[in-house]
Amino acid sequence: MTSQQRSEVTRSRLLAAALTCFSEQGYDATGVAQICQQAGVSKGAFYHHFASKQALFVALLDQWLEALDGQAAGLRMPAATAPQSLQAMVALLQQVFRDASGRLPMFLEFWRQAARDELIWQATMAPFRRYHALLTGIVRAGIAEGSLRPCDPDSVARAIVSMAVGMVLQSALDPAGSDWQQSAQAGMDMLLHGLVETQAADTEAA
Amino acid sequence: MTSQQRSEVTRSRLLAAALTCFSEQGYDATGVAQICQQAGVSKGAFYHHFASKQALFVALLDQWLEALDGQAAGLRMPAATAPQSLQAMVALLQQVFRDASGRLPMFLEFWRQAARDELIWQATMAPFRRYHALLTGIVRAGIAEGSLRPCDPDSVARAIVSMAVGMVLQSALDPAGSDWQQSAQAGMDMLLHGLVETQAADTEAA
DNA sequence: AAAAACATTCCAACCGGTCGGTATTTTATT
DNA sequence: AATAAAATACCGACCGGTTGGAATGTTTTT
Repeated sequence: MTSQQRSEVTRSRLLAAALTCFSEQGYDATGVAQICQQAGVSKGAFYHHFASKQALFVALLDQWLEALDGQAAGLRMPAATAPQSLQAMVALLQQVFRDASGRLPMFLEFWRQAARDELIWQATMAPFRRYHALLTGIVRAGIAEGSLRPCDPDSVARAIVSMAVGMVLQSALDPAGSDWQQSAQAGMDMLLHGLVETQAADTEAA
Repeated sequence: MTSQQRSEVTRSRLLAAALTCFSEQGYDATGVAQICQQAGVSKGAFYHHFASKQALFVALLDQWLEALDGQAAGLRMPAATAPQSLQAMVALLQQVFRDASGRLPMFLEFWRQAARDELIWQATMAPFRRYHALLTGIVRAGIAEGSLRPCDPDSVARAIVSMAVGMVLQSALDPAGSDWQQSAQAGMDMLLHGLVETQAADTEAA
């Protein structure tokens, strides 16, 4: 194994160990020594790869953002109606719920630091903005193509993102409290078809 | 001033100082000494009123929950249709946004600790459950009275709570990013009336 | 040999919490 | 009413333990 490879392995081990520790105990409660122990490397190796504990945290955030980008990139479906696209986006949430299983508390760590660190804030808000923009586009197209009723795409997008974020947060707090994937599906369904009884609502039996 | 009164003043000063410090710097980063300094009292006074830093945190949580209860209590409107009741609940969010102005990061602290402390978890989840139950009841009644289409009240309630939670979180991260109160209103509107274009949707011009 | 990767050791700073002591108010007793 | 006794509120120096990170040494790669 070359030194570069070895170095990368050590680095990933540190990142993985930190992810686990931060998720389980939080950022402050986790010591550098503990991360090193869990990763099976020394403190020297730690500070060889990361300038500080905070730097490791940022690296972890970057890693998450990259993964998010990867997921969002696999969501290219130009020839679909807006409702279909929106339904498809719900499936993306499933990815979040599954991949981040047990590590969802890490989101809270990110968000918490974001409230205090300008740099982390920018990075953390980026996906929010991206998804908001993506949804706005879908909704706008849906209105144009007539599959959605006229409305403010901006507000709709914000509502959808909020619901998703709220579910992620609650699933982080209470993973066993409910089937969040199903709730997401149902929630989107409601957003699409509405709750209020209309005169013609019963004509459509989906 | 009696000694009791003085005591209560000191206690509130400590609570207020802690609220500010925790909101601005987070739980761990805030030292007991700092809280005392900001409150203008000594460390001895602190530990006279609170058994530990954690206990002060819990007291802060209780204070918030009481305020929430107070707001929810002012929401008794038995003779209203379900849609009206749901719309009214949105107004409650406005209270949260306003009262917690600048202190919303505190929510993140609560939620973060909740993921690790059983007691705090119970207390934090309680309002979620209560609002979920409240909403479930409203929706169920709405279906019974025919103002809402048949659906799973449980899922609807979860969707609404999730949207609210997501908005609170986002407003904590980005208070100036949007008019969250308006977004909440719009989101609820969408949940009620749906996004998908229906044949008879244009007959109702609300 | 030079440099990069990793290990070991150590420490100054800090933090939550304790404790002995003081000041003030309330209660009990005469 | 006067006084003693008890309780309450508060103070701030101090302690044991922990931590992030620097300093320095050792091994491995180039």
